[in-house]
Amino acid sequence: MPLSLYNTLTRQKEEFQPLRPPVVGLYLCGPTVYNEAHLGNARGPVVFDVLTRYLRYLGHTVRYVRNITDVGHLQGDSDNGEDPMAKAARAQQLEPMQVAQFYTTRYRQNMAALGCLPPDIEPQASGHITEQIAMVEEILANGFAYEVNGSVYFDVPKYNAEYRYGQLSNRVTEELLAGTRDNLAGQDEKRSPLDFALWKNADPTHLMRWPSPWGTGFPGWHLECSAMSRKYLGTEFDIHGGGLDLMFPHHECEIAQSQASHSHTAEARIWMHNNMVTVNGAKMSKSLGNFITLPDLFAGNTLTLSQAYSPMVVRFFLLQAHYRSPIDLSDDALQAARKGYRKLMNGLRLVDKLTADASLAREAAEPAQAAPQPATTADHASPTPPQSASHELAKLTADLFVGLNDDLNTARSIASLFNLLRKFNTLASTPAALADVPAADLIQATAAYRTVVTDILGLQDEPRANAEQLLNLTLSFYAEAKADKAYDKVDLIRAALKCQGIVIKDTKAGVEWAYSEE
RNA sequence: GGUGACGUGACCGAGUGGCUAGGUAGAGGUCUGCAAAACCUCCUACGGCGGUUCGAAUCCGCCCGUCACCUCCA
Repeated sequence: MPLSLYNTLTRQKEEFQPLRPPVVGLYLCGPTVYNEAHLGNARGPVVFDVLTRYLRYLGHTVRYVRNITDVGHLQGDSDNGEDPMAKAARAQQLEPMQVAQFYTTRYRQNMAALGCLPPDIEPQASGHITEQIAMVEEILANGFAYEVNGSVYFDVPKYNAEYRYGQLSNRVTEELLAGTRDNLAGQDEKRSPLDFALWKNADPTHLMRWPSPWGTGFPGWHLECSAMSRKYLGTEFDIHGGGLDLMFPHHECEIAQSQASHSHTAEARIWMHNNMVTVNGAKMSKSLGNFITLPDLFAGNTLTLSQAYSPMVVRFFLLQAHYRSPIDLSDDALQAARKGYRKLMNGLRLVDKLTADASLAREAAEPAQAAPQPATTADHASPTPPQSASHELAKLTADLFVGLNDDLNTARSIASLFNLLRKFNTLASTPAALADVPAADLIQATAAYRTVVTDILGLQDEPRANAEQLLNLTLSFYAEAKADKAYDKVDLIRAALKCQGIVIKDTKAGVEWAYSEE
């Protein structure tokens, strides 16, 4: 069964076919770096990290682009709204780029902690002013934009007459007009309230500004993604991702810009939108103030949660729901996620053991069994013919990918992992049943488990044991053995620790340890 | 007001008209020096009212409730 993905543009699941095999272009709207990322901000990156990992597993060469928005944009098209980056910079007496750099670094750390592979290209909006200006010029040349007082606006009604504005979010311009507020400042420059800024004239107090053909200013909010995705992925690429809240107006405007420029495409073939993280049913957001930053979540600095939750637990929590469903945050849900996560991790160790045992068994069996056993066909006498266990394993293994292929349903895939793990546990505790499973089949199943857990879902073991304490425990056994003159044990412990690069030192004060200097 | 989602057992959360989702919690059991893990069994739910169908959590209608977007937002 091939991979199918839900395309917001067509409102249906579509079988995934790369535009230019084997390369797959993937663009994800990245963060605006003026504050700490919260849990809601993490969902998209985690989801699209899994998508990237899975596409690579399937053999595609993914070029994953995730931008950094470090250009100050006004809030909305209003002049009284303040550029958040400039605001943060003023408040902290910093150069705006210092603020951007600081939070960019933090963002990367948080994403790495969550097990997200770094994007292949992480373009910064501030580094692509030239490309953005060029795109504005194209749109102007094509007649879909106009200049007023050093600002350039996208002419939505004109564009709508030729293309269709609202094709992604299923909106109609007349209805949008009916719902438009007309009391916003700066609206007088626009011919239509629906028009949006491609380039904004900057007053001298604005901290982030660049020269342009229309005077000093800064690019419109939607422009960078259109310009940078085109630069690195081409005029039409495979997948564009982002949060559901970006569908309108951000992605809608991106499409309009790309259509109206020299691209003349909807930018991406497939538009994918992840749903929101909610708290008590309400969306986690900056404006509502109900957000929990990732560092606070990892450290347990929250009022609503009873304790800290590690990055991998959080990742598992996010993947336990399908990406298009909202996921509600609660202490109970995180507790449950943590136990489930640890169960999967224990499974990883069991899988290693089973694999090792099976490999030994296969080596032992191979010389003896030169001729393979003939397959018993529909054996009526035996209720559990030998190949039934293999067959069951094969089905459970195939199930892992059924969920992933169905619009990246990680929830289903995780359920399948638990089913497979139960089988492993049963086999591990029932030697007779284990003996019935051909080693090759078992190895295949364990490899699939490991691959899905670590390579595709990106879940890594987080060691919780304290190495120093474990070492001290070992040293106490050492001291005990030494007191008992049980020198065979003493030598054993010494040798084992030496393998770890640690030497035991018997001093007058007691037993101590040091790193081996060899 | 417009657009689009969603309401599943104690909690979280999948569900392609008929076939056990899964995790967590709870109860009982197996195993066990203790404990844990694991395994087995149980608790078998789909907002309400109608309709279509041999059969609906799944399709249709109405109602109730919740949410998101329409303003920066993942």
